[in-house]
Amino acid sequence: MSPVPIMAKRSLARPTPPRPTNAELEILRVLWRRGPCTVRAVRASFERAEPLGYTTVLKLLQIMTEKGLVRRDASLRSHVYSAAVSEASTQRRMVADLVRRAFGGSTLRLLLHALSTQPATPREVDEIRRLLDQKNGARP
Amino acid sequence: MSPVPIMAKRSLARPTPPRPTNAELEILRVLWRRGPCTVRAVRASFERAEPLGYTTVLKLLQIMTEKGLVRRDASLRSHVYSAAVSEASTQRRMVADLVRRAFGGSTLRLLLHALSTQPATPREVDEIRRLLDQKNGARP
DNA sequence: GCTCGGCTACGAATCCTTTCGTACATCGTC
DNA sequence: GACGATGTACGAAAGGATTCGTAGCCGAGC
Repeated sequence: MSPVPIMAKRSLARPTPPRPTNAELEILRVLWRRGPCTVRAVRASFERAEPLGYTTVLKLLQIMTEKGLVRRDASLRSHVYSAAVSEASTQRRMVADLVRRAFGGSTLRLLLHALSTQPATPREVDEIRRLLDQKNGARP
Repeated sequence: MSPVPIMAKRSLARPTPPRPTNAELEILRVLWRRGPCTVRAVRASFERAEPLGYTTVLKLLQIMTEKGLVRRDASLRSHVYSAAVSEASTQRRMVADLVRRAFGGSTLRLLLHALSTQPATPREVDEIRRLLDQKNGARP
């Protein structure tokens, strides 16, 4: 017998929701920015040349509910959806994933890469320095 | 008539290869690390509990050839594959993609996020500081 | 009461990714 | 020259993501 209970791919009781897909992330970004929304409101907040069909957004939200990415309040006729995962934790997961897949697990290499390829204003550089100071004490 | 010529999803002449999928990235990592390889060599370099079947790796490399991610030297009986995209450019694309999808296009926010969530040794912090100095002149 | 508009549920089509099985070619060896 | 080992090519199956069409439910207004 398996020591770990086999869990359905999509279940309501999921310890940690899976990494959101592209479309799911797009929806989460709306919910993070605007708070709880109906399907209609989510759809209206999309910025796409070709907006998605109403039932497409609905279906996505239904799937995301099953995955535990959003929560649904069905007490009203128009169900209200809200994000069940925080933006910060999602970002953390996605960054960790990228680091593992593309940088051999070294966050430092990701940092150096991002620093070297992206233009940064002096203000931004200062902000980074401040964070470094805070993190590791003042420079000698 | 369409002003832009319709291009097949996978073609030999592709201006910029697409973002590699997970399995493709795993293969690219082998090719970046070890240089040109046969199918057999790529397969032997995988670190997986369950190694992939030989024809699985072959198929992936064939698809990647069509996508322009690898190049194939078919002059020998055992074809030799080499990466057609550099590690740095692939990392750049993947970072840009993550920044766009998860951080609203702000690389700074990715940086701050990575810095705040990841432990860094003093040596690493120094390395980052050095890069900042180099980038924006010495701190006042 | 009946209908219309808006809403949900559900099934299905399409496309991509990953994985392999099978068929066929080729090289070296006896 | 036949045979096994090693290769490639190709088709296909399974699973997931994305998109939408259709059917059915329900409340508001005539």
